[in-house]
Parts: sequence; structure tokens; C-alpha cells
Amino acid sequence: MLNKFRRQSRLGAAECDAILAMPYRLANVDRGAYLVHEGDKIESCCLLLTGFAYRSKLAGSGARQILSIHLPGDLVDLQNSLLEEADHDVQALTDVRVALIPHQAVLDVSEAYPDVACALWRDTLVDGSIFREWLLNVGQRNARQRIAHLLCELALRQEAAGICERPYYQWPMTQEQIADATGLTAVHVNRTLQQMRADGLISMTKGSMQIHDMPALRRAGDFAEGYLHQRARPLPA
Amino acid sequence: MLNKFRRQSRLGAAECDAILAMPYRLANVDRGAYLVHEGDKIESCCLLLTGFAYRSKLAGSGARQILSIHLPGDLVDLQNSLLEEADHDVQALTDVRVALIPHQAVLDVSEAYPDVACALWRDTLVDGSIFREWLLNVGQRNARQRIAHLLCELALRQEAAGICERPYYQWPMTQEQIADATGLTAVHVNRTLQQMRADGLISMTKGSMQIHDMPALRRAGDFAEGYLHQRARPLPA
DNA sequence: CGAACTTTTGACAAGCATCAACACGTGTGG
DNA sequence: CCACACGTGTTGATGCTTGTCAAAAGTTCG
Repeated sequence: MLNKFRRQSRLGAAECDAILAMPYRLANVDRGAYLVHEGDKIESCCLLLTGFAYRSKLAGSGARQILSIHLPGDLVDLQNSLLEEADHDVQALTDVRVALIPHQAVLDVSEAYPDVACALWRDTLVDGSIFREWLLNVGQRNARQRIAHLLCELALRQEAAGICERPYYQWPMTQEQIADATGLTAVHVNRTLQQMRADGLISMTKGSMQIHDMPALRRAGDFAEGYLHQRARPLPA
Repeated sequence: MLNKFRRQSRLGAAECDAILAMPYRLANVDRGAYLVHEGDKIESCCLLLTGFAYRSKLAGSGARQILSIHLPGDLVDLQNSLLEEADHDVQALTDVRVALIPHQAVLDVSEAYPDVACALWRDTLVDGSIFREWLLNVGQRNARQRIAHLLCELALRQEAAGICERPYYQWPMTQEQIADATGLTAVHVNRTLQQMRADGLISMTKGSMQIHDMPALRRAGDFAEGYLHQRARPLPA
């Protein structure tokens, strides 16, 4: 049920059993609540079961940068299993259900099964690839491109996770959160979105988004999906 | 000689021997030349022995974002050992000397020694942490802060690597490269640097930089070094 | 029904980009 | 050895993209 997402790497039956055998604790977290605070020393990492979450960092000025968005199936703060303390926050974007897995369990399993270690390492590498693309997005593209790019990314990742029906996607972010993710202000995001709607690219209603013209949206967002490193579609278990 | 940098993780003698036993090929690369092209399928990763390198990505418009700077001792494109093809370029910032190590050797050693796998994974995690800070930098800080932050980072990393003598640092980047790293234009970088020099923070000459007032520079750059995850100074072997 | 968010609108300001030109140093070839 | 091209740094004029501030309209929810 909860490890379908790891089809990205080839894992044998023993590895899967070991993963499923890891101890965990279920938790529900309300929208907006923190899963991790910057500076915390954490003992477990969390697997998103339902709902969306995001990672963010604060500048000294108080400005917030959203670093990544996570959807069901994502292992959110793997990075803290080896680093001493969290270097950023993790918050629930919607009401969320998570499985908390002790780091020690993760390390034990990955020590026993090199293929698991490999899979986790790969996950971290893909994570890094997405950061690089975001850096390019925020550093070099204009407002319209940045937003379109974000929309494309979340659409494709929802498709890969099988949690949407084609032209309709879940849209958990407020305009202010889009602003923090793209390095813009909420006001400017609002105006840019209006323009995109006027151009017939998308339409949005509370909590959901419809993409009218995916090829055009990709062009508008200078979007090339390679950086997501999605392999062939998840094998139908 | 070339693995002092891995003191970050605790590795036993056997692990170190295994690392040193990995096959490699030495190469010299001229300033500006590519070590890796986006889209390449690569069979080896490179350890920087001398000189500086950087990773970058191009937007559709042709704009370039510099993603990270690497100095001697850095394992530059570890990420490609598990991913299919490179999602970005790697170029020499100065004339450079590298050791090319086949990916298969890296994978073999990390399979045989879980501690090595762990160390590499950790390296990847720190890499990711630096990307997150850069994203914050480019997304939320103004020109002066961005540049000061970059200066601080490279200064601290040079200190950690022991390749500088305190107020003097190596400075391999042109103003245009600073611009590409910070999401600004070369003209604006020029003006901002002039201001910083006028304020007595730094001075720069061909290839080197002097930091006159480190605390002030840190303040100017909103710099907090935690994200570098540097542990206690490398044990004096 | 009222409080708290979120989206929307307008007027205005500013940071940074753009374009173009020039200065300076370096290496190269005639 | 000089002329020259080339890369890099510098300067000025101008203006667009985006930010700021403020307030109103719409939405959600207890």
C-alpha cells in the first residue's frame, strides 16, 4: 500500500519485506502545522500517506522560500537521517497523514540491504535534481515562466503518482505560497495567474486546477521533465 | 593525499583502503572546458584535485544558472552514478586537475562497505542542503545580500579545505559568473561590488579576494553557516 | 453573523535589466 | 615589438518588471 512509490529502483522481495517490516507510527497533522522545525534534532523521517507538504527556509529578513512540494508517497525528510539537525522547516500544506519511521530503522535496513541504501540514495539524488531545476527557475525565468513551470511540475508528479484524472489536478497552494515558492510576491502572482487564465492555459477553483492546454503550458514554463528522473511508469504491482 | 576531504564521516581503515584502491585516471582540463555535458551518459565521476569547477544549467532562453561551485577535494558529479543521464553541465572554472573514477567502482565499494555508502549519501545530502540555501539566496535576498552570501560561502569552504590564508582567499569567478550564480546581471554585480568595496568590506584583485571585515560581510550576506554541515575541523590525519 | 484568510484592484516606487560604449590588461600573430 | 582581438571590468542613460502599500471584495468556518 505505501511503498508503491519505490518502484523507481529495482528491489527484490527480501528488500521489500524489510522495508515493510520497518516500525512506524501513524500521525495526522493539520494544515499549516509543522512536521519539522529548522534546528530540530529529529529521530524519525516521515512518509507522506495522504495530503501535501512543503519544505521551507526563512531568510533573516523574515522572507520565506518554499524549497519543494511533496505529495503522497514522498519520503519527506530523509536528509535528516544522516545530518545532525534539520536545516529547514517542513509543514503540512493540507491536512496530512504520515507514517513516522525511526531513522535507526532506515539505517539498519539500508546497511543490511545495499539495494535499499541505493534506492534511498537515488531518491536523494532526484531530490537534488529538483532543487537544481528550481534554482534555475527562480534565478533565470520571469514570473509567468516560473509559475507555469511550477504548475507543470506538480501536474506531472501527480500523474506519475496516479492521484489525478488527466486535465484535472489537485491544487493545494494559495497564491501566497506560490509566491514564496517562485521568489515573487502574492500580488504579482495574482496578476500573472489572471493573465494565464485569460490566455486559456488553465483555470483554477478552490483546491483544484484544470490544465486546458498542456503543450502551451509547458512552452510557457520552459518545462522539460528530464530533471524529475521519472523512470518508466510504476509497474502495475 | 586526495581523500582527506572525507573526514566528515567516520571511516575505518578497511574503508579507506578500499577507497584508495579504486581505479582512476588523471586528467587536466583547461579553464572553461566541459567536464560533463547535460544529457551525457557518464561512466565516471570526478574528484577535483586542484582548481575550481562549477555546475550550471541553461534555460530555454539561453540564460545560464550556476548551481554550485566546487573546490579541490570535492567529488563533483556523484549524482550521475545512479541517475541515467546528466541533468546539468559541469565546467572548469580555472585550469583543473581531476581524478576520474568509474561509477562501477564507486558502486562496488559502497556495496561492500556500508559505511562508504553512508559517507557518499551524506555527501549528497550536504550537496542538497547547499542547493536549498542557494534557492533561498536567489529567491529571497537582494543583490548585495546574494553576493555577500556567495563570498562568505566560498571563504568558509576554502578555510575548511585549508586552501587559503585567512583574510586572503582565492577568487576564481568573473563578475559575469557571479551574476549567473546569483540570478543578476553582470552590470548590476559590478555596481554592487563597487559599493561593497567602498564600504570597506572586501577588496579584490585578479584571482584573489581579501575580506576586511568578516563579521560585517556575514551580516551583509545574511549568512549562517549551518547549512554547510561542516563537522568539527578535519582530524589532522 | 463575524473573524480570519485569500483573492483582487489600483496607484506608485524601486531595484534591477538593458543597451551601448569605453577602458584596461593579456596573449597572439604578423 | 607592435597591432590587434578578445575577455573582463566600468560607466551612463533609460525603462520595464516586479515590489510596496492599502483597501475592498469574496470565501470559509465556527
